[in-house]
Parts: sequence; C-alpha cells; structure tokens
Amino acid sequence: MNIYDIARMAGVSIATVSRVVNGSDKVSEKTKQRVLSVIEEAGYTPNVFAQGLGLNTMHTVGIMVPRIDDMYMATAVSYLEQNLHKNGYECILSCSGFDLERKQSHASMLLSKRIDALILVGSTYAGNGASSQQTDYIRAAAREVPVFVINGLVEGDNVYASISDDRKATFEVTKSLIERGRKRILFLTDSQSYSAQQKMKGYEQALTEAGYPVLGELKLRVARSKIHYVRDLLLEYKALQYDSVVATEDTLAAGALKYALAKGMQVPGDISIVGYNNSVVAVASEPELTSVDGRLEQLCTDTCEHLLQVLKGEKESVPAVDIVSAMLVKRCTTDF
Amino acid sequence: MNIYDIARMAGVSIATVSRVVNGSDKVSEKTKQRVLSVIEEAGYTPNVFAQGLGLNTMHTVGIMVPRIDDMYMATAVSYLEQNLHKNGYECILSCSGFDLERKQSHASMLLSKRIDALILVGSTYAGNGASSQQTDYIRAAAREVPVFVINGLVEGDNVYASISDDRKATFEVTKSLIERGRKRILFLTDSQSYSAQQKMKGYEQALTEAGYPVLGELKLRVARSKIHYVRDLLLEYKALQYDSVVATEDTLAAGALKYALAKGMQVPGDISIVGYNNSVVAVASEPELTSVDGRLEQLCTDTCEHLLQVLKGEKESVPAVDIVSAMLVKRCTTDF
DNA sequence: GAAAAACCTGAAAGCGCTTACAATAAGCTA
DNA sequence: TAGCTTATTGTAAGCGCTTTCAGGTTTTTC
Repeated sequence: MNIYDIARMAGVSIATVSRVVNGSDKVSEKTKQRVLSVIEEAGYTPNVFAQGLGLNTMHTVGIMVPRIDDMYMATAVSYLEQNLHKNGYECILSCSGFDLERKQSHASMLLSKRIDALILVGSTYAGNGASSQQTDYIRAAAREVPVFVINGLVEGDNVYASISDDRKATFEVTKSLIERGRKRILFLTDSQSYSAQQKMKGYEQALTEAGYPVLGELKLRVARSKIHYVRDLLLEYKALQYDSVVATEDTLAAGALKYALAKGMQVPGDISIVGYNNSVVAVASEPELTSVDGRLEQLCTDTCEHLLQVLKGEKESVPAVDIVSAMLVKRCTTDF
Repeated sequence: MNIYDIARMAGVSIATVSRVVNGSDKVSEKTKQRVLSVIEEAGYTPNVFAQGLGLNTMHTVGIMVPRIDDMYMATAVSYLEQNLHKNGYECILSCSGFDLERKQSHASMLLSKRIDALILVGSTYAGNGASSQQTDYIRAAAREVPVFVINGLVEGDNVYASISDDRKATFEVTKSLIERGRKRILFLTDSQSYSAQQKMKGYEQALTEAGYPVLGELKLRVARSKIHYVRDLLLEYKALQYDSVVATEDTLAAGALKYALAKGMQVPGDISIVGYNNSVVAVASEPELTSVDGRLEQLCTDTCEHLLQVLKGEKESVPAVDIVSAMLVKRCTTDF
C-alpha cells in the first residue's frame, strides 16, 4: 500500500496525493476530499523512510540522559516527551551513563539516526579548562543539529542551555541555616555535574559571606545516590561533627536523616537537613524533608519551546542560556 | 557526502561500498580495507532513511509506558534501553498515559515510524470479555510488528508476555500475615492493571484458603500513587478497622505507614505493612518497608532476549507467556 | 470576447541505499 | 592450454516519497 495505490484509487497523480498528505493548499477542495477519503478507507500511512529521504528529517529528537532510573531524569524525560509528542515529534531515548566514551558513542549513534535535535539532561561538566574535552562531543553534535542542555552549561555554537539557579538556591538555604545558628554545615553530594558544582559554590559563598571558613572535611561525596551508601559513609566519618546538612539530592538527605535518627538525634532540633529536587523521597521520609525544588518542569517546558523555535528557524529569539530560579519547599527537617 | 562519493574516492562501485558497510563477505580483503579507510577518513555515515527505504527497518523499537516518572516504569525502560542499545537497537519512547484513546494514538504513531517491534510496559487490562476492546489496539499493532508486553497479559498472535507471578507472591504474603494472626488485612491498590488484578486474586485466595471472608470494605483504591493521597483516603475511612496492609505499590504502603505512625500505632506490632516493587521508597521509609520484588530486571532481560529472537526469525523458541517468580524482601514493617 | 492572471494537476527527476543479475577476472582440472 | 568453476566487482532497477517545472483550466480584467 503506497502512494501509487492511493493515486490510482483516487484517480489522481501521486503528486496530488503527496500534496494532500502534506496539507498543501494548492489542491482543490473537491480533489482533496476524494483523496482523503480514499486514504482513510485504505488505511494508508506514508512511509517515513521515503519521506525522510526526501526531506531529511523524520520529526524525531534524541534525548540523552545519564540514567533513566532516577526520578529526576525520569521526570525530565516525562515532561520532554509529552511536550514534544504533542508537537508531532517522537523521542529517541538514550541512557549513556556517566562515562565519556559511552556518551560520545551514544551521541553519534543518535546523530546517525538523523534526529532533528538533541537534548541532554544533566551530567555535563563545567566548561573550565581541563574538562572542556568532556564537552567536545557536544559541540561536535551541535555542528549537525541544535543541542539543548538541561541543567548543564556548555558553550558553543548551536547549543542552548536551560539551567535552574542552583547556586543561588543553595546559597539561600545555607544562609538560612547560618541565621538559625548552625555552625558546621555538612555539604553532601554524589556527583561532579555542573549543577552539583553550582550548588557547592552557593554553599561556599554563604559560608564566606558569614565569615565562616570553608572546610574541606565538611564536604562529602557519596559514590552513588543510595540511602545506604550515605549511611555507610557517615558511619565511616562518625567522628565528624556537624549540626546541619545540605544535600544535593533528596536521597542523600534521606540517608543523612536515617543516620541521624538512628543515632538518636532530634531533627531538626539537633540537626537540620535540607534535600534537593523535592522528590517522592522527600515526602516518604519521616519527618518529611525540607527540599529545594529546581523547577524541572519549567526547565523542560522552556527547552521544548526553544527547540521548536530553533527548528522553525527562529534562532534569534532563543537565548543561549535560560536561567530559572529554584524554590525552597519548607517541611519538617529544618526550623525555618 | 554519500555512497557515491566514497565509491569514487575508493575507486570502486557503490555496490562494493555498500557491501563493505554491511559487512558482506563477498569483498576481497584488499578492497575492503581500502574502502574502510576512505570511509574512516571521510567520516561517512550511511543515510538511515535510504537504508530504511530499501530494508524497511531502521533498527528501532518502540517502548510504550503509561508514564515514565514512576520508578517502576523508569527502571523497566532503563533495563530495556540498555539491553537493546547493546544489540544495536535504538528506542523510541512513548508515554501514553492510561487513557485508551491516547494509547491507541501513541501506538499508531509509533507504528508509523516503522519500528521493528513494540514493547508495552504494564497497564494492560485483563482480557476478560468486556474489557477486551481495551487491548484491541495491541492485537492490531501485532499485525504489523511483534509486540512484547511486560507485566500484562494479552492474548493474540505475535504478542508475547513476560509477567511476574504477582498472584502467587501476594498469596504468600497474605498467607504469612494470616499465620501471624492478622485477621483484618487491608488491600490497597491504585490501579486496575492486569498485575494489580493478579495481586488481588492472590490476596483473596489466601483469605479464602484460611476460611476468612473476602470483605469489600477491606479493599481500597487510591486515585494515584501518592503518599498524601493514601493518607487522605485512610483519614476518610478512619472508622475502618484493620491490623495489616497489603499494598500493590511501595508508595501506597509508605502512605499507610505514615498514617499509622501519625495515629501513634506501633509498626509492625499494632499493624503490619507490606509494599510492592522494592523501590527507594521502601528503603526511605522509617521503619523500612517489607516489600515484594517483582524481579523487573529479569522480566526486561527476558523480553529483550525474546525480542531479538523473534526479530531473528526464531519465533518458535519464544514462549507466548513467560512467568518469573517474585521474591519477598523482608524488612521492618512485618513480624515475619 | 480576448488577453492576462490565477489556479490545479501531472510528469519526471531526484533523495541514498540494497541487491539481483550480469560481467569479468582468477584459479583449476585434465 | 582449452574449458570449467569460483571469487570478485559492476550495472541498474527499484524502495516510496517530495517537489520543480510545465501544461492545461478556469477566472478575472478591460
């Protein structure tokens, strides 16, 4: 069942069928209706490969995430997919992991599928000197299709970023803790992503502005964002003194909370804890975690909007970097 | 940069280039090397559309999930994507929601992209009478490509299912509760999926075998799997008496746990609670939830294996229904 | 009512690749 | 070395669609 069959059945040429299918206005209403009814009746669907061959696009965008079994990423993909689908685009998903080599290979595999654009969620490293090669593959990809980065910053032509203001949010949180008299604030992270780096900067800035020293011993990094990993890590550092925790992820905060409760501490009395991402874990914890909401939905909406604009050829109206401010969600693990 | 350019540069015909690219063995080693080096040098990638036009496949499989911002689905997609990617397939992701009409439209959109196979995760309804139209679109899809269902049961030609034995697992759990003297066991669910139905059957069977009545009042359904929804629902039914909870999802169990703790009850002393899926939420809760692990990874591995076999033309060796037994993970909300 | 303009439609040339078939070169056998 | 088989390569015919260009109709204009 192809365009020739339809043309024959409708008594027109394939050119006319093609015009009808593509909604060209240069077809008389009468012919159009006839062709449409034949198409309907025959259940004809154009062959996307043939379409793609001519047009060199298949209305597909690639989404690359380090991993999808992570609420943050999954939520991002959910927003993106929904929004793009609504606009007639399908999403090819690729879980690249955190390894540079795999990222590169996944990216080129996606590009070989002739995607119209590429979206990267998280996991890009800051663009300072040495690590610039970490993002070279992104700039390479951007030479073929526009690239959109969510919560990562990559400088380059044809790459657009939407990031939440994690630095500022973490700054505010840390500042609030200090104002409530907290002296030793533990910074707990699980990655070196751009966003994690920004959070750390905010944390340090608040300490500095308050005249506190930035202590290396109070910055802990967990191998993976798993509650038990955190617990084990804190157990390892059991001599460490701290009266509050700023975590870059809810799961980390949940781990710290568990550990504190197990030690018989009062939360938030003896220790205040702040998570990040405002996920289920924040609500599942007992007491429920105060958490920063990075406004992921907004980031995704913005990204899709920008993507559609760029694909429509309206590059000029799209900012290279779009910053969305984060929001504190106060719950029970802090006294503010 | 196309096959003609490469052919010219290497001084061979396009047929030979094509053979080299596709790894045909009918090319002399010498020519092969020459062509390969030209391809390498020129950075040539075959145009997938043109390939697709000829072969009518693009090595792509469609994955349809009701929603991806749900740990269970996200984890499934993660396993699937990784496994398929490793075998040279890309995944087009589609989040269809729970609405039949949307499912149908998403499925046909995927099919129009000429996917090689379709994978559905969860959310199919049992095939009994009235609701068979709920799965008609699946059988329709199966007429075009093989369809693989994870944790759903659909009868039809060219559709294969991998399901975990939720009925048995829930039966065992309920039986254990009964053996520990629990008399009024609350069944908490959030969906009518095949899998949820199976769980309910297991629950009922255990009650029946123990000579207990199956009480409608002890089966509660929450609109969505959100901790607060559960709390609100239980508050609404606050007169209801029960000494244990069997939930079809960890989040539901977490909600029940929160409610019980808020009422000052001892867990598992006054009330035992069992979750399902063995997710982060189970571990994040305090005390940690006993939960059933549905062996999702196994289901996904099986599915991919079957898929590859079917695409290789080895239909015969693939079972129409593959059952994986579930596993109880004992933690702190039960006394067994 | 004839020329000009506007409107529709069709023929045909690609798009870049795979592959059946034909052709040629090379290797054997007797 | 003639005659045959085998290994390698090339030719050309699609795959199903979009779109340019040209031809044919109808409508408008004076």
